[in-house]
Amino acid sequence: MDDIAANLGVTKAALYRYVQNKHDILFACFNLGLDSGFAHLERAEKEGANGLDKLRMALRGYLEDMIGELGHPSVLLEENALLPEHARVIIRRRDEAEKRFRALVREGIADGSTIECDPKLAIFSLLGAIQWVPKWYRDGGEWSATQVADSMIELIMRSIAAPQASAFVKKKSAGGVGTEK
Amino acid sequence: MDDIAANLGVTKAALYRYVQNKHDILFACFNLGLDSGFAHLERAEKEGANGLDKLRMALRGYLEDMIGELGHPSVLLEENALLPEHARVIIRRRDEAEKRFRALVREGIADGSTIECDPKLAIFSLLGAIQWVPKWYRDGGEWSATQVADSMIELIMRSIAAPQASAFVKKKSAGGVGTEK
DNA sequence: ACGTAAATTGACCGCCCGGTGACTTCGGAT
DNA sequence: ATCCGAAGTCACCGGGCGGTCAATTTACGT
Repeated sequence: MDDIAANLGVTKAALYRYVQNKHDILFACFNLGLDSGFAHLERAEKEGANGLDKLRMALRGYLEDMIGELGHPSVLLEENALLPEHARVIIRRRDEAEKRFRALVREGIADGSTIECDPKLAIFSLLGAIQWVPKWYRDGGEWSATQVADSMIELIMRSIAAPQASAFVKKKSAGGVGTEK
Repeated sequence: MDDIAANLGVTKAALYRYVQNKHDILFACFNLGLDSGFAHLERAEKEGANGLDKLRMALRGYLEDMIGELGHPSVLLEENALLPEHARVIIRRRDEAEKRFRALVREGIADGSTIECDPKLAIFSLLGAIQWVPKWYRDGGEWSATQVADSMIELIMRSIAAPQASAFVKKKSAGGVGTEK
């Protein structure tokens, strides 16, 4: 709390005029992350061409948010730090999001854009790779945010893209991260 | 500390006869995880058939450990909780491990078993997916440890396996996680 | 059976940190 | 100029938790 207040340039007491307690902040952080996920799901479900494309859109949007402002507090992992009442809400929302992600995988399998695989495992893997990004991505580093997003989405989508579709995954990856660094 | 002691069935005071302080435990946890990584790297570098195969062996071993005893304390993420002096050691070891993982990717690109990609990004993605597993894997759940390891390695290796090689990634995935759950 | 050292415990300390309340400062409306 | 509410600060409290110590129990060699 002291650290948060200091980062905001105020005293802890001042901070407490805007939040009730520590748990509320943590709760808000989780919900912010989930909001991002749902927003991109919403858009992708509408605008995507097929299952794979929808999934790619949703994951890409989420990844960009994770790289950007949202990811820096990569607290998104410590759900056991939440109050039980908050945890219930978060878990429910997260399950709902995962369900919709998995539905996109199933849709992709049905329309032939995705290989046959277990949707649950696939989403766990993809989301895992994405959730890991804030741990290593540094803002002024060698890669720009879009470079990372482009290259990473291309790479991880390859794990579930149907063989023929994978050739058309992206318009030949211009401007992405190269082969060697 | 009280919780750890309680889980061991002793008092906190007893626990302190075996560890100096809290930081030592955390430090040991990180080193245990790294030990696993290095052990499997060692083996894979010797026994693997080509770059891709070596990487698969190393990642599979590491993943199995993460699923097993080692992963449950998925504290492996909070490196900022370490003492600065400990953090330096851990970071150095982790960088060394990642360097060797990346070398396998480069070797795979050179021998044609792996697609052209950025080794750093690829390893980040693969390791991210693996490190995420302890968050969702439950021991008595619907999947066995080997099922998850088999299916997941097959899935994530597909993201960097060269097209022709990917057909021979596994002996037709018998006993893995199915398409639907 | 007895002595000794290791293992363990219950009680306790002190500080860190989440949280609060009385007082001050700032800004805008009249 | 004055009033008033919002915003912020300073000093402080209380509990939790990391860590310690004297005293007791256990394990074991002789």
